[in-house]
Amino acid sequence: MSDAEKPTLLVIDGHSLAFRAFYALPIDSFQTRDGQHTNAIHGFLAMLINLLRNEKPTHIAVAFDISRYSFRTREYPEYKGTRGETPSEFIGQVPLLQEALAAMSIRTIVKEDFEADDILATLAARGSSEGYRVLVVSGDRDSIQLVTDEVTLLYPSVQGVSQLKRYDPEAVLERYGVRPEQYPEIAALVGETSDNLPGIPKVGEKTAVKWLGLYGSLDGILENAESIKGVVGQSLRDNKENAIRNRRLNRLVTDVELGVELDELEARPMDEQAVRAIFGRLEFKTLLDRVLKAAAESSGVVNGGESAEEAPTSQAAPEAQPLLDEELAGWLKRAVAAEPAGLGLSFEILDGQVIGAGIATSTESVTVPWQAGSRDYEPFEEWLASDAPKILTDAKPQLKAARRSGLTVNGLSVDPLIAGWLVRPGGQEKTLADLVFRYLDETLPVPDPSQLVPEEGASAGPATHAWFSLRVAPVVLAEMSEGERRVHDEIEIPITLVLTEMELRGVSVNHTELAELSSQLGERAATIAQTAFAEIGREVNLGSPKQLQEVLFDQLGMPKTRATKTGYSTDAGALADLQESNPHPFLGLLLEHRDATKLRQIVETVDKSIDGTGRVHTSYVQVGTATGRISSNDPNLQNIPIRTEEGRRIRAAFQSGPEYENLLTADYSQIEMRIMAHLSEDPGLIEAFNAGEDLHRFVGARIFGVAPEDVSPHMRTKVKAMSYGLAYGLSAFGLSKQLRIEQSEARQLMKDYFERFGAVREYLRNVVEQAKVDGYTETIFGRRRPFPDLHSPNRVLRENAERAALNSPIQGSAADIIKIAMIGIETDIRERSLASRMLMQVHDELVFEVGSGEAVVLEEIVRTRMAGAADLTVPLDVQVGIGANWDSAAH
DNA sequence: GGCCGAACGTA
DNA sequence: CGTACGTTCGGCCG
Repeated sequence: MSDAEKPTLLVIDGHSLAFRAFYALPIDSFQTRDGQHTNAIHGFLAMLINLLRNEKPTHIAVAFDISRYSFRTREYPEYKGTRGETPSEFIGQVPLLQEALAAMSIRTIVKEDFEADDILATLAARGSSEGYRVLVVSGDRDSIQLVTDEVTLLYPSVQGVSQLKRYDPEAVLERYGVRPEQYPEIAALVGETSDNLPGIPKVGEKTAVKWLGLYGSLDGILENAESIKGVVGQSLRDNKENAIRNRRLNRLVTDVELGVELDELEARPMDEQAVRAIFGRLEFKTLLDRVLKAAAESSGVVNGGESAEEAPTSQAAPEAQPLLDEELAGWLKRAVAAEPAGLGLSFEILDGQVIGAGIATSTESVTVPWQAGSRDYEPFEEWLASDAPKILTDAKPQLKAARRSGLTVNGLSVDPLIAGWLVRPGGQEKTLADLVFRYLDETLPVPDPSQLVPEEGASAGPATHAWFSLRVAPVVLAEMSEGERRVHDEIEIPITLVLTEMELRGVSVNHTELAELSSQLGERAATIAQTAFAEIGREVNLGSPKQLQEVLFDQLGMPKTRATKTGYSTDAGALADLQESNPHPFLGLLLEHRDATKLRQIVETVDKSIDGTGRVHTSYVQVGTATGRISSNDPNLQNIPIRTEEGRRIRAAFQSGPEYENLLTADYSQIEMRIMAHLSEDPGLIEAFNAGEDLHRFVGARIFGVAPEDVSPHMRTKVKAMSYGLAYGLSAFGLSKQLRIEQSEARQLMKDYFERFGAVREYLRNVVEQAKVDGYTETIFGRRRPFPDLHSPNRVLRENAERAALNSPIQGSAADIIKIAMIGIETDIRERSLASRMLMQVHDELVFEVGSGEAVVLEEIVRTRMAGAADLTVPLDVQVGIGANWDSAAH
């Protein structure tokens, strides 16, 4: 009997998987109206439905622990003794899960005095001997011992229960370095903290595997204990009883009397009424659809499999044909005509270069192997360069590869990843597979796991990606408002192309200067550390908050600071407070040390990322923020220091490259306050900006009732903090803390502020009110961000959501504005064929390389496009500077 | 090896 | 008890 013909027995450890799901899913997102938590049930059932669909088991059982006591706790009362109380939110979910399983006609099995693992072991043993293919799903490592040629373990990954890792004997060997049946011997030596089974101290997985290799078995190791040298050998001799006990306890029982025959586990039709009832009670709407769909499918298969051709889920992409030349030209012509909304496209990339592509219509797909220079690909290259609409998921890295390979791509019309982000900007969908799952309710085919070495070409394939991109696009677009669709079409898609170029360009960074700075900072940190150690009479790791706490609160007897989850805070603010109440040289030295090491760390990171041509290429993440901003990583160029002298030396290492005469930097001044003035229509604030005077001076004069020239630096600082804080939902408490003034003074300051600028308060209040009604906030350009927590009964959650909600239209509108400016600038520069080019974006600042003799024209373009990016009731002021490096340009 | 929290850099 | 990020480190192992 071949594997395909064998019946498949699926056995699941209900308790461990439900518990995994409980920790993997946010507890607050899964709650019924009457407050019953359901995250564990939801996670478990979602996983189960996937398994039913993908594995098509013929027989199923779910095993549960009946209590935390078993024959093992009788033998060793401390077993699992370290496990804390079961969280109250988890309690109550198990019986409901069992009810749901019953409605789905899935047998649950419990056995007094045994653990679920033993039930799995028994079923696995019986299944293999009776000719089944067995799939064991468990989150307990002890289950590894069950793996054989017939028994495969599906183990939840750390990300959550929906991702199951397959362990066959080879996979176990690869991961743990031993055969499955040897795993318990490893575990016995190492011990299992979560089960309160101490092992041999100093012996970890590495040592245990080595010993097993040397002596063959645990018995062999114990027999040779005398000949093992060193402290580990002694540790083994002293603690061998632990290993022997652990091995006794982790051996799973394979002959539990279950009172169930395997025949009785055969998959049966679900009780649809019961399923609807229990899923209704759990308020699982999409899950109900999925489970009913899965039920319909499996019954279709049982009834003869005639529906297979149009199976709606895990639908395979149409067989992709490799095409070239005239054939390809003909296909493309037909395809373009058939799909006016665009064709799906996905590039296959190796080492940053294009090696092929997949193109799809809704019914067909083709692959195009590609190499530069061959005339076979002309029709393909022409189509790529044409304005014919193209749908690419996560386009930017693919466009980068295309550019590197000398391909021109025009006509990007939809990036479903971006569309998905616009619909759910805080969402989890980071890949095409995520989108397919959420919006099509299907599973993107994954590379064949049986393939020994997952070769580059063994992925689902570009044709499949192209086809799924094409199909998912309209579903995501349908979820968008008109405003969001405009943001997608007019801002996000064009900015993708701009960011692609910026990333490829990189920025020139002077390695020599960074190396010099790094060594100076290193020396300084070392000197400070030595002085600090002398102060306290011992050496500690100054980078360890834990060790610092010992020094500060135990040794030096300082008063406790703000509590953190792991103790007491040692952050800069807390240290400053301590310095005031308990002055001590150590505190200042610690702060200086932090400063030096932090700067050095940034210097090192940037330095390490300089490429062979002396340039640093960051990656901009277009879908990384909830507000619409772009983020930067590898390395992050949006947090390069500026406030201190040393910090500015880092910026000074960012320079114009050869062939360019300078760097030009342009930033919006007070853009968020200007947006606030526009949105609130506050006459005072609008006047402040139109007066063209220093904003904080103007506002200070109004608040303190003095002439602008009489606003003292002190007053200005307070007003500035107040103004900036406003857009973040700052409280009197926070303001007092930041300015180190009394709360009463802070409250008075806020009162005076709002008396003069009352419309600002009105506006901020209104944003939150409106968001509560709509469920989302919106930027000037229609970008939305949902806020489900505004109605949360949890005060912390609710107030956090309120502050984020009042900030989002402001921060988000600023993000929209600079993106619009960037698109315009890039267009103008290209139109005028300038050598100058845009390199970096830091939220409200842009940095350019100035081509020879182009400073004036570039500045004109930049100013015009930035100031003209939005039509607000106040002007958008742009500051421009030019210099040899990023620091000098900023002055 | 991987995850989390603390800390801290930017706008 | 101020929004939005990314990186690094130490410490720990749901």
